[in-house]
Amino acid sequence: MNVETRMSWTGVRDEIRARILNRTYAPGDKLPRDEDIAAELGCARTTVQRAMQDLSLAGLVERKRKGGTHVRTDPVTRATFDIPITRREVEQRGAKYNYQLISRELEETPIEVMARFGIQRPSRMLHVKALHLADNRPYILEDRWIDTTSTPEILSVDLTRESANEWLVRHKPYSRLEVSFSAVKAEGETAKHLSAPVGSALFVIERTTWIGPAPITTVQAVAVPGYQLSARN
Amino acid sequence: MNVETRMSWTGVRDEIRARILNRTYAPGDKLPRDEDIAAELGCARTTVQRAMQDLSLAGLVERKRKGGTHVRTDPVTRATFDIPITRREVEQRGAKYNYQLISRELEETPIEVMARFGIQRPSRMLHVKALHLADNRPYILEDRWIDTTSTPEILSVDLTRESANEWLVRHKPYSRLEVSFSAVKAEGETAKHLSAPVGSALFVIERTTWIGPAPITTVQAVAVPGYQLSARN
DNA sequence: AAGTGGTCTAGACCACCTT
DNA sequence: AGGTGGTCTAGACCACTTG
Repeated sequence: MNVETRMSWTGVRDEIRARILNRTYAPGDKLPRDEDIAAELGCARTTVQRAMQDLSLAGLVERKRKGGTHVRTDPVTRATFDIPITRREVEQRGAKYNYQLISRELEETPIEVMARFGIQRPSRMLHVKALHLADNRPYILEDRWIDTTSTPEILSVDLTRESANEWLVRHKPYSRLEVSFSAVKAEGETAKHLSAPVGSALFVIERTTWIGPAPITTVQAVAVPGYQLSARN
Repeated sequence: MNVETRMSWTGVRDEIRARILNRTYAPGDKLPRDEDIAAELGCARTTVQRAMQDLSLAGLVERKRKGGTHVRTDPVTRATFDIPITRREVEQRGAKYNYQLISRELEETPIEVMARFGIQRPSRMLHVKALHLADNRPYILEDRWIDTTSTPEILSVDLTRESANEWLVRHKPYSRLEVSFSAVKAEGETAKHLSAPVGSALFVIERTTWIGPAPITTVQAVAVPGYQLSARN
């Protein structure tokens, strides 16, 4: 270590991370107390604390009061994904974005949607199907349910012009979010709308939001064959 | 606001987040300077700074020196996933974990694997196929390439007893990671190994790691039909 | 009971960006 | 050139957990 070099908290973090990588601190090992590391690196304990907090969040170390800091034995692989607004995703790929409303109907909540929201009783929901296109080719098909109790304004939105996706993002903040990924087989209507061969494998993003305890919306976004979602660096 | 209440930085974060949700600060709005918020909430600027850093990381606000802090107009949906060690994932579901080595061969790097690693020239790699089982039923099929230059030790590991997955996690730290998700159709060998109907849709996790500039391993983990990956809260 | 991490504070200086 | 966020420091006290 170059003691002359001023260490920012990110610098301290990188130094500790490097030591974990090169086995100076091996998996399971107990690290020195923050104060000792601070003394060694010539910075304040606060700075070490900030660095450690980051490493802990990243799943590299585990910290316990009195117990000290330990290198995790089975480091968790933790990856963060940005789930983009479809329009922006398309435009960022340099393609022309288009949008088509397929259907829009008021319906009573079906059971599987109630399950996603975790509610016991059905209510009136707006059921919207829409297609997002990139360069005039199908890109993502969304099947969305919007709770008209928490979000009555949606009933007066012209969904032929603006996608529910964007309207909600701009006007309806949420307090809780669940996201999951899966794969489904292209069949029937889905295959037709996406112009995908029947039987091809499609990537699905499912997203559900609440405001407080109240459901807002749940959507299944089915992507065209070949779609791939990558973690942010 | 109860001025008497002591605000931790998480408390400040939650208060600001609440104000964004209830439109006290609407999308696009400029927030007061950290110092003013600190004065209002009765805490030090450092505390506000810590809170804001977190909100910024979460994608809720955008901060610029001199420019101030703004509520993001299109808040990014950001979700973090833990990609588990398969054994632990299975065991956490209360199932019995088993593992079978399918094949293990030294081969020259094929082009698509070179592309994943971002390398120009082939080298000798260990190509491993293995099956993870839950309650004796196929669960995840992995197709893995391990660079024998960066990781020669792998050649003396008994992969019939220990999965490459676990050995690598325990013995080989990485400095860079790429993760992506996609969907593939069950066909040929893959369908057979997973006992999945030909044509069903399978969820795929692709993971590639490096140590410095050197490739370590890349793996395609194909899950059984119905597999779903959820974000951590 | 004592050790270690978690957080707060007040002040200082730096770095970046807008004007 | 000036304003605002970014970070550091030293010291203090708190809170959890373990021996």
